[in-house]
Amino acid sequence: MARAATTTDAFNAVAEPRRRQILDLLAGGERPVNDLVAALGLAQPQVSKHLRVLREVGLVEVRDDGRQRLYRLNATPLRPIYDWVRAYERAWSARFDRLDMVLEELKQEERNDERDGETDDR
Amino acid sequence: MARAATTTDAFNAVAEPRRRQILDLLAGGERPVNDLVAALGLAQPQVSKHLRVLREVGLVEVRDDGRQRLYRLNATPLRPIYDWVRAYERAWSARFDRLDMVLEELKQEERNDERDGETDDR
DNA sequence: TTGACACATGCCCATATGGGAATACAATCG
DNA sequence: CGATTGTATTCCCATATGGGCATGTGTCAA
Repeated sequence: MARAATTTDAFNAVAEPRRRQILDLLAGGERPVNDLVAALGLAQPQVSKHLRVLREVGLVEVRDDGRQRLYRLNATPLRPIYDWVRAYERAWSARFDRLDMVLEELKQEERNDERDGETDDR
Repeated sequence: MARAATTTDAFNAVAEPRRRQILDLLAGGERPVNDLVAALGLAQPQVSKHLRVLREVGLVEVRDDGRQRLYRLNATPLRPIYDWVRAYERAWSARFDRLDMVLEELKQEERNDERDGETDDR
């Protein structure tokens, strides 16, 4: 199997920076494609393609207006992402854990130094 | 250009469900690879590969313990994701917007019905 | 009708994925 | 030492990406 399609879910769709930018722009309100093209400095076809992906995961919705197509944001599919990351909020703000980790690392380094001289992973 | 590497940033790394699972498991504490292999029901090499990606974006850290390698979570790189999605929190909880959208859609459908009979996009 | 404008799609290509399978490496055991 | 256990790396492959570019489609104007 290859990598999951970008249209699989919001996680995949939003992994692409340009698509995040598009959503950010749409957060300001409904916009026609050309507006986005101008704002993104991307070629029109690519923008349309990104919009397609976003549409397929439900992150944007379209509305016809004359010869324009007005895209609007629908943030709902972002919820799973939010819910998932939010659970980690404590983890990165927890400096206590950090302390434990530092202590363990020191202990580990000592042990390595006893055996050999410097391992330097990564 | 092809799709951005999974190791580009946390957004890309975390787009893969298995990697999210791994992080979820590590949230419970440090674990050796085989533990994860068992928990995930995946082959060991694939787990190691996923761990590599996570390591490269800084989401996990390793520590040698005898012949095992203990992986631990480092949630910090998740922050950008959190910060980005959080901005949309209001968007999906805002039912007012919904109302506007529904109204506009109705208006639009009427207009379409006048012109032709049913377009049914998507 | 023709033409211009706003978008969407199709095609080509380099790239990297994630899984499977085999193998390399490291540390410990006997 | 050789054997075994715990992980990492390599190779193979089907798949889909995202950008560039050309073209199709729909709408409005003259």
